[in-house]
Amino acid sequence: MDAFFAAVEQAAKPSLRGKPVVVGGLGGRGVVSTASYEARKFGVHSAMPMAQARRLCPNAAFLSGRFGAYRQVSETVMGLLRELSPLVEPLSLDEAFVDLEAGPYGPALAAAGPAGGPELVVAIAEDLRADIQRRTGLTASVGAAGSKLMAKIASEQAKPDGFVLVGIGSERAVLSRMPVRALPGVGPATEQVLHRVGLMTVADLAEAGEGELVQLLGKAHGAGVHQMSIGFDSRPVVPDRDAKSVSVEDTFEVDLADRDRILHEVDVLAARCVARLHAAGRSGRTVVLKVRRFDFSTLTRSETLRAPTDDAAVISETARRLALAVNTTGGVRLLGVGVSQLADFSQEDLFAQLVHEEEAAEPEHEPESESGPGPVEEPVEPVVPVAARRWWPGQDVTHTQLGPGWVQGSGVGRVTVRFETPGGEVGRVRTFAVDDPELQPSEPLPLTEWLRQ
DNA sequence: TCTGGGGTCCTAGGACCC
DNA sequence: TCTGGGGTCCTAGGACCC
Repeated sequence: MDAFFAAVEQAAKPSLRGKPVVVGGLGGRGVVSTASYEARKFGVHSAMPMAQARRLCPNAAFLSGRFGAYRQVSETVMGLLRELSPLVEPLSLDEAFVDLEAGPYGPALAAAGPAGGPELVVAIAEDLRADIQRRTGLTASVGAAGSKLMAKIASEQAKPDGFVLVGIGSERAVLSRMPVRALPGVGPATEQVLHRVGLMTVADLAEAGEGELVQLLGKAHGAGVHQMSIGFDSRPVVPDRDAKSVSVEDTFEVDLADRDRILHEVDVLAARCVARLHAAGRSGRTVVLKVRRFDFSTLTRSETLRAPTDDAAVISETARRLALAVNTTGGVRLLGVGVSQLADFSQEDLFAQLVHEEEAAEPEHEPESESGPGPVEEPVEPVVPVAARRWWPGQDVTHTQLGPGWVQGSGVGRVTVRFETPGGEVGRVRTFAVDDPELQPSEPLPLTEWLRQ
C-alpha cells in the first residue's frame, strides 16, 4: 500500500486530501511513522524525529495513528490477496508476498512457461490493484517476479500506484545498476562497509564473489548478499509464521531518575506484555528487560526460567530483578519488557498438567515457594497512562447534534473538531470545551461502501 | 525539541557436557 | 606434566525491516 497510514487518513478525512499528512508519535520524542507523498516533497520521511518534520513542513496535518482503522483496511486487502493464493505472507499491515503458482492461476501460469505469461501476470496484478482501489479507496503497488527478492524490488520501483514485472531471466539486468542499498538486508552499516572497499552497485557485489563478501560481512550475511547480487533467491512464501517473541516498550517524555518510579514502570510494562501473551494464548521462558539510558546507550538483560510462564507476578518480579542490576544513574529514557522462547500453552494448561502429575505421583504438597508472602502485589493495571489526554489529533469522535468528525487539536480546555466523513464533503470546524458531554470518542468509519459490512 | 515500537536473524563468548 | 573437539544452551549486542 502506498504511504499506507497517511493514505488511510486522507481517505477518511476529505479535508486532508491532496495535503501533506504526517502520522507518528506526537510527543516531544516522537518520530514519523508515515508521511504522505505531499509531505515527502518537503523532505519528511519515516523514522525522522517529529520535531524535524514540523520544521520542514509546518503546515502538514500531524496525526497520531489509528491502528484499529489501519487493521480493518489491512484485513480487507489481505483477503483480496488470499483470493489469489492460499500462500500469503504478510510482512506488515500493508505489505505481503503472494505465491501465485499455488493459487487458482497457478496452472495457467505454468502452462505459459517460465518466461511466458506476462500478459496473464499483468492482468492479475492490474485487476488486484483495481479491486483494492474499489474496496478500500486506496492505491497499492505491485511487483511481480520469479522470487521474493525480485518481487520486492519490483514493488519498490512500482511505487506509487504502479505495477512492475521483472521477467524470468532479466533479474541480473535489473539488479546490476542498482546501488547496494537496494538489496533488502543491506542497511546503513553494511552499505558503509561495502563502500569502504569500493563496492557501490549490485554488479560490483556479484563480481566481488562470495568469498570476499563473507570476509567483509560474515558468513551468513555475506553469503546471502552474494546470492541476492546474482539474482538468486529460493526462499518460499510462508504464511502464518508463529511469533518468536512478545515485547512492549515505552519512551518517556522525561527521563526517569527515581528508582521506585523505574520499578513501577517495569511493572506496568510487564502487565502489558503479559496481557499480549495471554491474548495470544502463549507463554515464554526467557524474560528480557530493555533499558535505554539518558545518553541513548541501550542494553538488554535477560533471564531464562526453568519453565515457560505467562504469570504476571513471575514476569514482573524477574523484570524488576533485572532492572535493579542496571546502572541507571543519569536517567532512563526508555524501558521495555519482553518474553521469548515462547511455548504454545498457557499457564492454565501447565497447572492442570502439574496437578495431574502430582495427583498421580504422591499426595505431598509443596507450596509454590516462589516468593513466600513477599511484597504486596501492587495494582499495576489501573494506572492512568501519562498520555491520558482525552483528545488526540486524528481521533474519531461523535457529537450528539453534529454527528461524526475528528479531532484537529486540543489545548487550554478546548478541543477543535472537524465534522466530515469518508464519503462526504470537506467539513466544517467547531470548538468545544474538552469536557463537553455531547462529544464522545467513537469508532472509525468505513472508508467505502464496500467496507461497510 | 535528536533519535518510536514491534519484530527477526546473526554472532560471539562462556559454561557445560560427552 | 600442560590442557582436544564437538555440540548445546545462555547471555548480550548489533544490524535490519516496516
